[in-house]
Amino acid sequence: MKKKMASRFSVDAATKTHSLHLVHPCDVCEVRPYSACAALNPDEQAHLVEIMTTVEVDAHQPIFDEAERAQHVFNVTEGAVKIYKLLSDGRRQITGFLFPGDFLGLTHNESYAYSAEALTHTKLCRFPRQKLEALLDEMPKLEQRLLGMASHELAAAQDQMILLGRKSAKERVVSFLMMLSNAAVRHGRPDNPVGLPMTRNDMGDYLGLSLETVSRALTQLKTQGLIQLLDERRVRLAKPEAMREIAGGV
Amino acid sequence: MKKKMASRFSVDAATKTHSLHLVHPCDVCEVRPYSACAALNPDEQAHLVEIMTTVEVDAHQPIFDEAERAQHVFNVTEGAVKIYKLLSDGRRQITGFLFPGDFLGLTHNESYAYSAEALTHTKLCRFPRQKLEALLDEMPKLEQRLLGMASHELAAAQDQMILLGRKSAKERVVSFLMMLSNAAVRHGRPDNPVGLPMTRNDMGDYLGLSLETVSRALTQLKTQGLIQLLDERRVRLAKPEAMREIAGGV
DNA sequence: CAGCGTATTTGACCTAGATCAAAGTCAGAC
DNA sequence: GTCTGACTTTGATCTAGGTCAAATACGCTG
Repeated sequence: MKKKMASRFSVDAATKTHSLHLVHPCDVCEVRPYSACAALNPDEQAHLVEIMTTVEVDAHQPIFDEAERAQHVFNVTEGAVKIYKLLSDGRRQITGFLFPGDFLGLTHNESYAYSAEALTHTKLCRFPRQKLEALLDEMPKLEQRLLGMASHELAAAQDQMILLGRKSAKERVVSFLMMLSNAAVRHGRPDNPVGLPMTRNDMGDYLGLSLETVSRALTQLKTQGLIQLLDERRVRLAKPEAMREIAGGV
Repeated sequence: MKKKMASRFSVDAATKTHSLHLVHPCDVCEVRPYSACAALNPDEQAHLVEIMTTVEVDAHQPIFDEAERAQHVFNVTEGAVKIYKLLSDGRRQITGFLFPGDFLGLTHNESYAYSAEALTHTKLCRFPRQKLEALLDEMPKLEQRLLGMASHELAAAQDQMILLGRKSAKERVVSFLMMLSNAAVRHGRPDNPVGLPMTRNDMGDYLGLSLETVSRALTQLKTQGLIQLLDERRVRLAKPEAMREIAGGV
């Protein structure tokens, strides 16, 4: 019985046959220092590789759906991902944008806590959840690292709550640009100009705004000389200090 | 050098002298099955008790401040707590209401991620952070439990994001009442009628609304016969099914 | 390079909820 | 019991941002 997933992912078979020289993808993984894998010694890493598959997803393709049984955990290695929740009438809240080094799919329930979709062509490491959980028992360091990441995400979630609950449209857009830039630094990517791999609509669904309001805020920032829109998908932060001020103290 | 904290907390000295019969407070702790402590065997629990102090805080008194060095982790055993973040101009977002069994103060930074204040007279178990972290290394079960709790909180944070980003005022208030009721069930407290230990202003700061809008939504729900306000601090959910519908699918 | 579908910008208008203001209510202090 | 201050409700107005609509702009595909 083949899974439907086969149609969604292109699986890199080579990964599974890291034969002869014991060269495996982690050795050349560019995001390892930024991901949970950094906590592992070579031996532990080898255990992880044994249960891992690398998969690729085209832009705008789903990675998993909220309703689905949560059978895998993923680690982004290339590309960008959005995770989101839907209300029954279609209203959408994007709860995060993920970049190389970020984990997704961790849950303590039967199903995922959100849906995930690739923004650009994306590569991920995929781990069967059950096997990973079994490994976790033997690797307290990995578990500690995951707790650390969860704690960091929790703090980020609270920043997002104050943004959604109490910030003006302009403050939200500025905070968003600063956040993208900070995330880029943290992941060792260029942070200025900063890339915008998502649409205005996605930004709106992340910031609790309409796409028109996002667009208006961006042109206003451009007019004020705080940013330059190099092209539709690339913003230069001209006055980061002034922007940090506007972002509003958080 | 005495800490300033001494003025804030009333510390129950008896806790530290659980002498003769090795009776310690956990044995009679009513919230243990609902807290992280449930993961522990008696021996592990004893280790935890050794580093623990019980403290009491009066209603409307601070427990810790966001800017403070995070030296303790707390577990609520009685009462109710609000945690919140402030923008520099005073706008406030309450990011959570905590009840017996809930942890607060976990962070991976120098300082706390939020401020915490008692809503009612509150009792807490207090653990020195460093000592707790040392114990964590020896108690993988506790660490797993904390990861599970963090993962649960993360899911709750995402529900809060969709509430703040995409729900109407009425949907927010209904969602809030349902959430309080669900939390009461989870913690083994009466869930209908449900207690409201916080003010309308607090509710507004949690839901991203003004206190007036919260009040209007409540009277509208009352008029529609969905709820009854027994007194200012106690709501009966008259039609939970209809309310679950309004809450909007999440 | 022409045509097309999608994303973005900009404009005009509208509405949910904020803000301002004024009565009630209630609980604790004396 | 009644005074007082904090909380809540209700009303009247205002506005930030949503919605609807139209005009560009931008890749792609053939």
